[in-house]
Amino acid sequence: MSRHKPSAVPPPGVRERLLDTADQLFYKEGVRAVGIDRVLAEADAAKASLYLHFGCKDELIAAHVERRVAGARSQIEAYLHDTPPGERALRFFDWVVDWVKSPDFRGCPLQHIVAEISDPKHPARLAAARQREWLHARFLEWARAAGAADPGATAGALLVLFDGAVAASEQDGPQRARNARWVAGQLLSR
Amino acid sequence: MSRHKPSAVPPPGVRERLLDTADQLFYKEGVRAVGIDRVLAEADAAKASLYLHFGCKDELIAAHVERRVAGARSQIEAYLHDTPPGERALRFFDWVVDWVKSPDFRGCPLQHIVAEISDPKHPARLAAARQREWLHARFLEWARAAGAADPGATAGALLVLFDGAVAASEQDGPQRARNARWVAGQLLSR
DNA sequence: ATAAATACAGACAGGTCTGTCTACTTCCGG
DNA sequence: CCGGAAGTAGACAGACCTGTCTGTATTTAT
Repeated sequence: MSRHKPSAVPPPGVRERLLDTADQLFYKEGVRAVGIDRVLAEADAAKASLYLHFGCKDELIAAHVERRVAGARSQIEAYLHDTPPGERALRFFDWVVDWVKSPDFRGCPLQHIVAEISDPKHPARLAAARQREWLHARFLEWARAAGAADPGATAGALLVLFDGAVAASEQDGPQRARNARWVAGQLLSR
Repeated sequence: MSRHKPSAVPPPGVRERLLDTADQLFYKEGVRAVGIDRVLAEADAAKASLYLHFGCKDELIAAHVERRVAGARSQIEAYLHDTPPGERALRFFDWVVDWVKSPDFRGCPLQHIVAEISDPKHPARLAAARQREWLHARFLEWARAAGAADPGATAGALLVLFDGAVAASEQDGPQRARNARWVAGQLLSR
């Protein structure tokens, strides 16, 4: 299907195109601020395609969250791949420091979803909750590997620091991620 | 003006009633999820009154944020009134621990506004930014009073911990505020 | 009692939203 | 070539949204 640019690589299917576009717009402006007509116009796709691939807007929103979650997981895993387990907790905050400096950084997609969608049963909220569990499991694993005296409390603290780094960076600027990394370093060197 | 309940205390004026209602609904469900007709119906007020007292919805949203900000400031100030300056930083986190346990707790209104309204020039965003500055000034003052070696870094760290406590409590539950308080304690006892 | 201030009920306009649907087009493989 | 798969353009319905406006009702102060 050659649309506008003839290239050696076939353009993504319409589902991918819709999800890419929605993902970017939703993250940039918010899931409620962006209506489906906007997504359609910018993805250059037809309404029937959207409803064929995603049953409704809420499903598109959930797919956006799943996309963000999968992206973060693979980035984190790649970033820490060569880091010894005992050093991963602190090294994670290097990743955060990098992330908040990226040009399209606008805070935490999970925090945004929780703000915009108050119903905890919404599919996007369920996807967000699953990522919380994943993160908690990672922090617990890393706290143990780092030899923390109380891995449970340390994991909780690391989650708080992560959330705070992201939320505060969104509002005050990227230096807040360095503040968080510093605190994590103090905490983990005890 | 006796509307439905004859009482010794006159009912609030319609402006107050509208703002009370909007404040609660906006915090509970989000500023975009709640339309003005919902506010009107629950406040039992007329549309002309809303537009007389608040020029437009955006002004009502900004008034909601100002209300939340003023409420938080007065609570914090009252809570710390009898606390020696050197102990205020940590005592503040006791306030956070209490707040996240309140029945209507749903996270940080500032974080919600930042998520829902991407335009930094929006009056609600400006109100939120002013509160960030106030908070930073308080933390800096308290870090100095606590004798922190680096009050600037400590103030930044405390802001991160505050944001993290609130965001993580919203998503995981109130134990996260206790995690944050513990970290603040470690940090301030150095 | 009367006038002014305050608030009300609700129609209206125009736009936007989400989702449903039909007829048509394009591409690809047999 | 032909049929099926995938995608398109866009009309439509109904609901909801924000803001404008008019006439009416209620309360308060003189």
